[in-house]
Amino acid sequence: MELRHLRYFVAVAETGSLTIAAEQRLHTSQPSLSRQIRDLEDEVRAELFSRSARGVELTASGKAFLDHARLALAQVDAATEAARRAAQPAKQAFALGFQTGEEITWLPRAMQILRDELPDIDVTVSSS
Amino acid sequence: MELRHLRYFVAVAETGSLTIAAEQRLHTSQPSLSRQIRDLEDEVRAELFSRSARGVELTASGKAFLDHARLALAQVDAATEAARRAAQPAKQAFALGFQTGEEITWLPRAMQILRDELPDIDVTVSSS
DNA sequence: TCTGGTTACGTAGTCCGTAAAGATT
DNA sequence: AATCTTTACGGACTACGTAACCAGA
Repeated sequence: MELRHLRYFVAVAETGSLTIAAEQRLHTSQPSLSRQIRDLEDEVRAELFSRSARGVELTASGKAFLDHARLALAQVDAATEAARRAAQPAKQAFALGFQTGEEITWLPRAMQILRDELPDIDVTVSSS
Repeated sequence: MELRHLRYFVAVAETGSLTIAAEQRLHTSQPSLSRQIRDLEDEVRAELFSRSARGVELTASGKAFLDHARLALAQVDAATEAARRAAQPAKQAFALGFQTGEEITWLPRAMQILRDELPDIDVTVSSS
């Protein structure tokens, strides 16, 4: 499993369509995306989407995976930001929390805003 | 950036040596590992290690990156576990916390133990 | 001079895009 | 019949391994 799989998965989950996610968000071909999602499901050993002629829909496993996948991607961004900021000694740390099960689409954006507004603070993620 | 970069980085950070990490932990060649670490540093735009004739040592940026990288990898594991467990409805959720700056080498192992002992509980990570 | 990291280069694995097929409404 | 996903296949990118080179103690 690579971060590419997580990025692809989140895009498909948010659009509900392989075609739309591939063309409008990932700028890749739809068959390639289909294969990557299948590979991810094989590795996780769980069906993450249920397919239909109208698109794809998250399964219970997919919903569970989505929350963690978003957190993982946010954590990677946090890693990069923290490393870049470490040159200038950070003054304070700040943790952004959320409740499992809630919609956390806003989380990456919230982290971005906080970092822009408070460049000296080390903003990280916290699940509970 | 891909998860491979994070896995490689953590292995090098923990062994303090490209050679040992490559041969004993990653089972890859040392030059290939050197290149991947360099690529990671290029993408993060920060020096993560200081090289010497005795091995490599984490810089301040590297230390900051390490905590977040471990968290991200743990979160990916949590994603897989949560997806697999979602077939059987989870009963309770449990968050494992830590303090930034402390050593969190134990965290992945602690999560594994808790999951083995409490298979019905959804164990996640929490930084603060 | 020995240990450890870097550079060079050819190979192989795999990700991607195009084309065709399958399935469901 | 139209829409969306899957399968098939050829090309291109890149990660890997081997070999040679470089630097510090």
